[in-house]
Amino acid sequence: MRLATWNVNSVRTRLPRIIDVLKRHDIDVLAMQETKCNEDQFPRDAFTDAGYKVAVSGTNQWNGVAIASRVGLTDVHTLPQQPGFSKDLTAEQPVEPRSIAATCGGITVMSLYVPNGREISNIHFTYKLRFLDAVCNYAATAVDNDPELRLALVGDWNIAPHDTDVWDPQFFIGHTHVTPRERNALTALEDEGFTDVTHDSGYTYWDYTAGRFGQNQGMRIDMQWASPALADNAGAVSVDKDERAAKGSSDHAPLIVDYEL
DNA sequence: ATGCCTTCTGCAAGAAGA
Repeated sequence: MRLATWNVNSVRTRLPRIIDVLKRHDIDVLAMQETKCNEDQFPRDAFTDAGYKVAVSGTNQWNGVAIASRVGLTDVHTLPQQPGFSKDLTAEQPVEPRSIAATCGGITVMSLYVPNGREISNIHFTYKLRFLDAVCNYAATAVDNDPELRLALVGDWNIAPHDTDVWDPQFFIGHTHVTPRERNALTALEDEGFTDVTHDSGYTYWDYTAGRFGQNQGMRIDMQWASPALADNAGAVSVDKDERAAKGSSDHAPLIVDYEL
């Protein structure tokens, strides 16, 4: 089964490109992040016409996640115990649309858009760490209940696991995405037996500004993490850099993995 | 060392991204 994850940076703006990527790469399941629309605005028909079922979570112009599958889509759910967030600590803390999961072709796929964190001193950063805790708890509980579960946690993690995953480690000193606390959250997933099957993918994101893509100044922040029962089935991994190079692209590239089931 | 881009909302410029 061919599973791709892609922060599309607006599903409506990117729609023709997304449908083209599905066809060009013969993708079975696509996990999307930053769809940037509510559920009524989501262009379901275009996916249906292309032969895919969709599961969608979105509330407004921010965040938003979805899964498109042509190999079945059942047991749709979101991340349990997902923390909420508001800039105003005294206000209600709404749970944002940053997770959606479904069983597709024998794999439970969860599409994740991990909070950015903004700055280390910002409360968004502690929100990010709490969100990652919830992901780890979900992963641990899921494989504890069923060690044979094929679970793929995929998406935009907003963490570069190693210094080799950013174009210039010096540039990021004092910033989010590279701190030990963020990286430890991924180590905790490893401790639960999960594997980053995309660890050798190369960069998946290049900032729109400063001509970063042309200079290959990117980051590896999109990943596919596989449960113990799934990791050995992971095969070829690729990043569609041509898609990132195209006019009108997202700032993230599709990250594609073949699983032999 | 952000706002050099890009998106959204909504009509101007601010929020957000990493």
